[in-house]
Amino acid sequence: MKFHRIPDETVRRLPIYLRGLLLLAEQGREHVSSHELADILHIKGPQIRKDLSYFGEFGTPGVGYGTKELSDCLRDILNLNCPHKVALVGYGNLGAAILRYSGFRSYGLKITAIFENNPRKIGRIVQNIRIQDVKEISSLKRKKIELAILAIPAESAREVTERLEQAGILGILNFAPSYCIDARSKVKIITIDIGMDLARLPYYLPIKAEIAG
Amino acid sequence: MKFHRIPDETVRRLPIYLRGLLLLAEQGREHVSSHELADILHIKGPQIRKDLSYFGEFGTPGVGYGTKELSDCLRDILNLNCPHKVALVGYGNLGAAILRYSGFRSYGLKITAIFENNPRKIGRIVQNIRIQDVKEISSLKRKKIELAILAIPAESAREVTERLEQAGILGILNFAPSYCIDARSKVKIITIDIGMDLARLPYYLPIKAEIAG
DNA sequence: GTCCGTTTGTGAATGAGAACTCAAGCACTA
DNA sequence: TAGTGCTTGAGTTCTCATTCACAAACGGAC
Ligand SMILES: NC(=O)c1ccc[n+]([C@@H]2O[C@H](COP(=O)([O-])OP(=O)(O)OC[C@H]3O[C@@H](n4cnc5c(N)ncnc54)[C@H](O)[C@@H]3O)[C@@H](O)[C@H]2O)c1
Ligand SMILES: NC(=O)c1ccc[n+]([C@@H]2O[C@H](COP(=O)([O-])OP(=O)(O)OC[C@H]3O[C@@H](n4cnc5c(N)ncnc54)[C@H](O)[C@@H]3O)[C@@H](O)[C@H]2O)c1
Repeated sequence: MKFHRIPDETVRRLPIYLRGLLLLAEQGREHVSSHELADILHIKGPQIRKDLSYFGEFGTPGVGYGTKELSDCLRDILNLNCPHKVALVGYGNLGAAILRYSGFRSYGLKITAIFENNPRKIGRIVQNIRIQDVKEISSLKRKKIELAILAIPAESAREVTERLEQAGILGILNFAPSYCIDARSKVKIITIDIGMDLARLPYYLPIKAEIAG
Repeated sequence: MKFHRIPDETVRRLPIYLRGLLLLAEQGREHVSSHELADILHIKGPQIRKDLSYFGEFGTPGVGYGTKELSDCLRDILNLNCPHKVALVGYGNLGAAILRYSGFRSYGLKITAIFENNPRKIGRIVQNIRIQDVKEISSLKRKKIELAILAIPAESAREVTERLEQAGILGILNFAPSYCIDARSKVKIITIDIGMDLARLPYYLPIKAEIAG
């Protein structure tokens, strides 16, 4: 292994590898080859090997990768070895769905604070968490919360992002449209734009007597 | 313009352009330059021009693009000029949130059918739509519905995908983990894997006394 | 201990996409 | 009608990512 910049696409795949390995380990599998992982995850074998090779040599030739071993290493790499508290901003349709979703738990990620705008929601207790006023967002610094999920309308996204930044948040999973977000922010922002993904689906419908061509 | 394969990344950006243009048109803007669009959407100017040039010549030098004009063209390209009915499969946390979301409407996309597994939910009427048994999924063919949103647990995803395929569905927006989906399906499947996106966020936290290096 | 089938790790080749550049085109002015 | 200031469209270059291909490494059989 040599010194390398890690490609973004590689980082994007790491959690997928981790999930696959956890699944296999649960099933009692001790080892797995890159080829078999490839079949399960729909990612090509050489791709998997190269991605992993950026971080070290985890496999043994002729055998494959130890499921338990490699998943531990991936947890280290992804910084998921210690639990992380996550703040949820916006308890609307989407925010409530995400709060009830338990799938993050297995990666040590847990929502422990919720912020709202709406006076009718502030003070309510959901899943043992008291919904706070968004004005109290600076309390995150004290609580050492570094991650946030943003599920508020487009209009407020930019302003709240800035406040989160000032409150010491370092990573944001954002559901507001991408143009709402300050591009030159130091915080790592991952945007999921569900509307845009749905909107490009009709493009692939084969009807198309297309303009192009 | 010459004959070209359209890059996937270009298609991914088209709806973003469309949204930006609709926003500008709403504000009364008649023209916009690629440079200005770039500022708004955080996508570089030359990128925008090249993407658009795959489909034709929409701008006029010295002036820019007509907001109304170009947004109409993009609608054509994306096949959003005629309304599309969408089926929602799985009315749980996420499914309910998506149903209540109105943002798709402006692209002519409307959820008009809902399917469930759970007998306690089947028959209920939400947003004027009667929740049907998932076994009735083949009725989609008759109703000429071609798009579906999949918001069911991982375990059932593969089976239901196959049934959707048989029911004539041509495009799926999938929220179940990617490994659940049959890779060699003819249907266009766009997967949004929220858990994986959140799981890679901690990687970017600057704490990292990293293994690599 | 040696041979054999398997699987890794990685440099080199290929491919895809983004960014750069600039000639050509249009509006506006005089 | 000629000049000026922008802006587009697209060929070229550059960067990043995926795929290929193979030597080296290991376990197990004998
Ligand atoms: N629900 C979906 O399926 C869906 C789909 C695509 C995109 N989105 C995006 O996700 C975001 C949230 O969507 P939603 O459907 O949950 O909206 P929503 O209106 O149901 O919920 C938004 C919540 O945020 C709160 N809020 C508003 N301003 C706030 C502020 N400044 N600080 C704190 N809280 C504030 C509101 O009180 C409300 O409870 C939006 O940006 C939307 O575009 C949602
Ligand atoms: N809610 C979230 O925030 C979230 C986040 C990340 C990923 N996801 C993914 O989205 C999917 C749905 O999540 P959710 O939180 O809404 O789950 P959920 O359990 O709340 O809802 C699932 C719904 O699907 C129904 N269902 C189950 N099997 C079915 C079948 N065969 N046919 C039709 N309906 C069926 C159930 O009755 C239930 O109502 C899951 O794959 C989950 O991993 C959800």
